[in-house]
Amino acid sequence: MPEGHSVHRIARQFERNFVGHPIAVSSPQGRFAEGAAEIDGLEMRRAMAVGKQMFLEFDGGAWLRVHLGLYGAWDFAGEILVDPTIASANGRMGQTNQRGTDPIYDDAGENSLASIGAPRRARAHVRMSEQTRGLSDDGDEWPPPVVGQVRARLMTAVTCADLRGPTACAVESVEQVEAVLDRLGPDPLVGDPAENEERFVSAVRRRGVAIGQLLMDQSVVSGIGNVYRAEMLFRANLDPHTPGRLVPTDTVRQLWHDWSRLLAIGVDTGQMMTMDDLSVDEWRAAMASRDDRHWVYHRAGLPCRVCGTEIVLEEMQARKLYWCPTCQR
DNA sequence: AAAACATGCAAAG
DNA sequence: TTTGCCTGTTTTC
Repeated sequence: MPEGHSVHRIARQFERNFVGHPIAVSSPQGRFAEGAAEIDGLEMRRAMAVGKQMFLEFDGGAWLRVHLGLYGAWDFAGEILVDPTIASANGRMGQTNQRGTDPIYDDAGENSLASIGAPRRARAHVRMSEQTRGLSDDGDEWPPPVVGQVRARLMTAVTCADLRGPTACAVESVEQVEAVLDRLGPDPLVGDPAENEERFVSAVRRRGVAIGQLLMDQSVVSGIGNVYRAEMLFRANLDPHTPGRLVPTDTVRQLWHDWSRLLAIGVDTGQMMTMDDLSVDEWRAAMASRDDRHWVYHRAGLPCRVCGTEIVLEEMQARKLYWCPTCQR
């Protein structure tokens, strides 16, 4: 579900609330019992995100690798440092997020862009997924009751993180982690920027595969998913079927810089803001009038926001691809 | 109330 | 190539 920005935000939660503490690791569901036993009680050293993969390092050199896949999610509870962009979700602590959407759009008081600032520590329950992000007040019990299928539970003395429905959750050696990292393309937030850009450019220019497929290929570039793909191609006025080697180098570099920018915005705000070129007023109006906040994603059959042409929906590699045949060529 | 669907990936066949 | 993940939201009956 989450694209790269969410995973970076989750890693940040672990950095703030778990790194430097001994962690009680268990698997209420049982499917991670063996792995949990390997790292139970060890101190967490480091939390790191690369694309959609997250890595947690423990004393002794073992790593926990997690990939959320389509509908995995982390729930944080207890006394955790709450990111203001999350805290603003409900306006006030102790309310459930009624809309289940990202409330930064709300005009009410503290629910504004201005609320982005330093995190604060609070007793809270935070769900880190795209659909539901917000606080609830039903987290008074300690430890929190296990709800549903909890694959892994990580606890310090005062904080708890529950993992549900991941595609991958495994304890791995340094070598195994390096093997995973080796097949991942560059992530704008990891490593040397210039080197990352060159890796991306050569990976794209080398291939005859459609750019729409290459952007989703995690060995070409890390962290881009179906939403960012569609939006980036539109922002670049690029036909998704253009073979990588036929995309002008300048355009490939533009794609890289656009991804770097969108990812940074996503990590800061917790949202996939791909219409950042709009003025704040335009953007608020767009958000308020309909539920869609994108140029083309999820807009099949609707008129293109720029030229009015119907947005096309097609299947590419078993994923839905949205694009404007007039603007993108 | 029930069914369909989703911002992905890995493992199984 | 197909299935599992087994959640949360949206759409349909």
